[in-house]
Amino acid sequence: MVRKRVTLSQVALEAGVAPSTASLVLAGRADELRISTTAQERVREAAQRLGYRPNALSAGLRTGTTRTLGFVSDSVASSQLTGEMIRAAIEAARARGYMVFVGETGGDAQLERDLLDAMSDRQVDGLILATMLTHARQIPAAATRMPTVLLNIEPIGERGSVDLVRVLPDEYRAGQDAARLLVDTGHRRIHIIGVGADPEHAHPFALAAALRLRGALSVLTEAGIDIVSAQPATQWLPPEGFRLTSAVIERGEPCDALLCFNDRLAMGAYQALHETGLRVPDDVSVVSFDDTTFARWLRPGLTTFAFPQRAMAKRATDELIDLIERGEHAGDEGGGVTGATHLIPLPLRSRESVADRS
Amino acid sequence: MVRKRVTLSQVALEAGVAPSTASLVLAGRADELRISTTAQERVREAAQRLGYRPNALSAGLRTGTTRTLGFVSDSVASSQLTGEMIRAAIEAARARGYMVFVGETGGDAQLERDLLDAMSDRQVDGLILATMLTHARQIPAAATRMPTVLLNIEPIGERGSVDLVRVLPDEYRAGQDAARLLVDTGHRRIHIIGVGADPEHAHPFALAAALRLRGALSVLTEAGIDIVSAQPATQWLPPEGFRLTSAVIERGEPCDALLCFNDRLAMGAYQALHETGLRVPDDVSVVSFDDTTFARWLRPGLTTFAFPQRAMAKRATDELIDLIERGEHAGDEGGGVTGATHLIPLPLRSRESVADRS
DNA sequence: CTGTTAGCGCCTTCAA
DNA sequence: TTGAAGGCGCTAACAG
Repeated sequence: MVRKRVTLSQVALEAGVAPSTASLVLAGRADELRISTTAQERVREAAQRLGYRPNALSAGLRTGTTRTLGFVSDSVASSQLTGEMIRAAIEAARARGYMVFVGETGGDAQLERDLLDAMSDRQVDGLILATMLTHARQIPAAATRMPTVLLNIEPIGERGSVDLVRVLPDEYRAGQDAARLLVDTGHRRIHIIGVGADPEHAHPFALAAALRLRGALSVLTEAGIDIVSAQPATQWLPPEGFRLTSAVIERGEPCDALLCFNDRLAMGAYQALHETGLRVPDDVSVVSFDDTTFARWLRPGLTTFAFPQRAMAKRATDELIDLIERGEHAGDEGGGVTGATHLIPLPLRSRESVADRS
Repeated sequence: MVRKRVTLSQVALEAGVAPSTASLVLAGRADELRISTTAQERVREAAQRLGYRPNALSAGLRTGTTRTLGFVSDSVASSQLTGEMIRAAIEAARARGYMVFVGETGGDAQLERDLLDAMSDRQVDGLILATMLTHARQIPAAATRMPTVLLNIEPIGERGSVDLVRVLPDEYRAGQDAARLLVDTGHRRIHIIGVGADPEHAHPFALAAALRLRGALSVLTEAGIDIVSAQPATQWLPPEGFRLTSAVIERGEPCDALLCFNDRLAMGAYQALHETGLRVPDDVSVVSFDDTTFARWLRPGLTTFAFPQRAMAKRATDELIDLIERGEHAGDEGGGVTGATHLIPLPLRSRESVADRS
């Protein structure tokens, strides 16, 4: 019942030419090698008629290239962000004729090795290694043996991994932008929700948080504004946002704006403000980061800097394919672009949670 | 620099045996064919030492089987649901030694064909076809040419696709359960948010909504309870939930419970209730469907029936692999289990939005 | 018990 | 301008 796949030699037979000729025609190298137009047409017509599709396995075996990418990420939680990344990567790959194997490690190093092995066994042309929470990590050895780009990962350790291409969100800049937004709209009593005032201890999402914080502080300092308070949180979730914001309100310190370190904290902040009878943005403005799905659904709509998942994933994919098609990779001596870091901006989604007090 | 992959014959050479012998040993068929223990050890040892990994392309070419699945879905929106499905499918596949190619069509039929071709070119062993919103659709021809299971899709049209294995959420049952929950806790003035009272016109998420509605009505009728009102929505998003709930309140009809058809509508309902000074659940109970991420973060926590994405995807994957390994597929005459429909229950996530009024 | 042989389907010299 | 031959790495018959 399974109509067996049509092979190239069947097409050649049908067209009355040699398999190699058919191969050339179908690979589009006919002109280059001056194959008669009639032969070309016969081949194409036969291929069409038989519904010929090349066997990618076979071609891959022969050429050593499969037009296939591997996408490996950790993180099972926080999946809204990851989902879009995977999707964007797949789209970008597809647009250039690549398919992608997707794997998730859940942070398990052994599983990661297995996954990478399985992909490497299937001869993927390159790898995208991603984490959902920007952070530093060791790069598995497998990654240094083939073209690889790091998505949202800052590599630590040597082993040549330092010169892998990296795609990262521009957190520092986002921190600056957020602070500037508040300053420009006349806010002076700003509280930070999510991290303490010291960038050195900006746990738990180390890199992102620390960079954002530094960015924000640089702008505020320049404007001569002191943070009223900065509330560290161990989990960036609504209950924490609620708790911290309630604390701020209870302490009775002046407060005209909350700089929340992600939308979930902001959601908690909204709830706390709401239950205390404070209005957003009339009494307190709120700015945040991520642009989670629900940000637009909060009332009033949450003004937030979008984590550029799609742009990052697309960029990573394009960089990877460039790398592959240029024929370089991390293992090479790489006189070229190898090791570049690409920072992707976090665009502002301006909604209704920031008042103009200027 | 790229250490070339070690091949089987190198291992055989190193171990001093023939390639085929090495192949048998490494495939675990050594005992079966009584290969001397010493030879076995030498082979294994050599493989280990050289870091041998079989080339899956080559094996696939030879055996016609790749331990690779394709996962193709439409839907770009509503991604929270899809993300988890993909992830669960990948995990389930991985657990049985399969990798998965992921593709998204965004509803574009041409793209879908291309994607399926690309996967078929790469010799996937089977296919999972998914949609994010349960609905009926035509099944592409490619799917009938290899083992395929339908995830969250009700096929229409003939072409043999009717006997594909299907995995669907048990919406009817969920509707019953939701209604029963409200009835058992003493609610009598129930409004439905999201669909009108007539199952025939339960647009827009046709199947799911209609089934849920029928289920709910069956229980309510049996309990002798009439719906106070049923509010159809064209979009199941918070603004609609807000609008419809506000309308219910304004009309001043008695209301002790809201049966929202998804969490986003429920979110809007919460907001409307909140802004009118009504308390959940003291004044109005709310039950919903999906268990979106934010359901637990609403205050009070939203009681909802979880859309069983993970269970569904895992089930679909396991069914598919069973199918593959049993060597059947849709094209066969299939005297067996072919064409089964598997209904996956929607488990209750009981939180704080339902009061006990009994 | 082990080795030889013959492809899987394609691509790429090389010779005609 | 086209055809023949060889081989990518692996597995499955079949000899030995």
